[in-house]
Amino acid sequence: MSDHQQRRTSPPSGHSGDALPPVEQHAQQYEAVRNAHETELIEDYVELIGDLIRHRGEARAADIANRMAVSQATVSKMIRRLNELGLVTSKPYRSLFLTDEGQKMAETSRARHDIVLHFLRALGVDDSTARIDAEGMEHHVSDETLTIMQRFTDQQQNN
Amino acid sequence: MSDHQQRRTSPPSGHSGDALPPVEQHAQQYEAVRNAHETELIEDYVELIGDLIRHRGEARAADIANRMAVSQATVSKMIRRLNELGLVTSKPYRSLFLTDEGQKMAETSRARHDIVLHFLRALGVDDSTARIDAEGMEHHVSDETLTIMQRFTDQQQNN
DNA sequence: CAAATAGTTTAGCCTTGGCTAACAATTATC
DNA sequence: GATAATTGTTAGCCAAGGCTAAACTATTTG
Repeated sequence: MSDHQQRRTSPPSGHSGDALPPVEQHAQQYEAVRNAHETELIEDYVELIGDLIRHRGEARAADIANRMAVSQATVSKMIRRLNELGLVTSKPYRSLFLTDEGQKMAETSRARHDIVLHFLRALGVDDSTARIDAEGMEHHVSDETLTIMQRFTDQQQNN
Repeated sequence: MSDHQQRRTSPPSGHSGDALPPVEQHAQQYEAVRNAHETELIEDYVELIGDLIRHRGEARAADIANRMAVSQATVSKMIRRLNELGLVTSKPYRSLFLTDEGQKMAETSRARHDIVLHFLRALGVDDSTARIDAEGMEHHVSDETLTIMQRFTDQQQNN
């Protein structure tokens, strides 16, 4: 047990980032992270495919492999998964297309990515650092926080 | 190849979050995320163990399992890994201790976590959302950004 | 148009981080 | 102090996401 008769020192509610959160809340935090991880890679692929199509007219496995610094075999396997998930359509040895659902995911992802990236730059983070941080952070930022980031960036713009 | 004769539309350097970054930079972003993922879980465990010891006097596998919402078997297996990595010491059926290295990691992690959490709150994010976001974000925030976040939080405090 | 090169897929391997079920040790309770 | 309850470990399963090597398809080029 040992996780029950705590309450000793616990302040009524105003934990200052110091006390441990109640078990349920704590568990929820970790679960949220695990869930994010499940979709993260998928979203990255879909987002990248969307970007390649927008900027290049087409998305080929080799490009994805290069840009992700991953083997072509890995990409090929992943594309099969994306296919099964109904996010892309692909004919063997041909370039890729996003389904409607994939398209939607790509847009959402890109929007989120951009908000985070612009926010970091508005905060004063160096461009290349901002890019790296944004790539990692984007999947862990809630809608609520996203809204606040957007607002912040807008305010910085017209000051 | 198809990733060579691009340059067509690419603006000299001032990509507005719009153009694709050059391949090498893009690859680096994804690599950074993958690297972060490798250490992420380890850090979470170590950080939690540290917190449990600080707040409870001891860290037991059952507590970790509860707080992470994960089976005891998973925790047990993970502890073996942490042992191998020289981060914790443990005798079977006894509670856990951090090695010096583990201690250091726990402190670094917690400091980072706190900076992100306080920053989000200073930004205006609701406490429980901030906790969830912080848990996910902390491993993807560079030192540079961390410094800026810290500064921002401090400024908010005395306004 | 045949051969070389580039791109894609498949097969098979590895590690991580989950899980359940069964068993072992410790601690609590009567 | 024997038994029940809790806690910890082990074994064995699974899926995800990497990899290399080999086979296959498409495209380019001599």
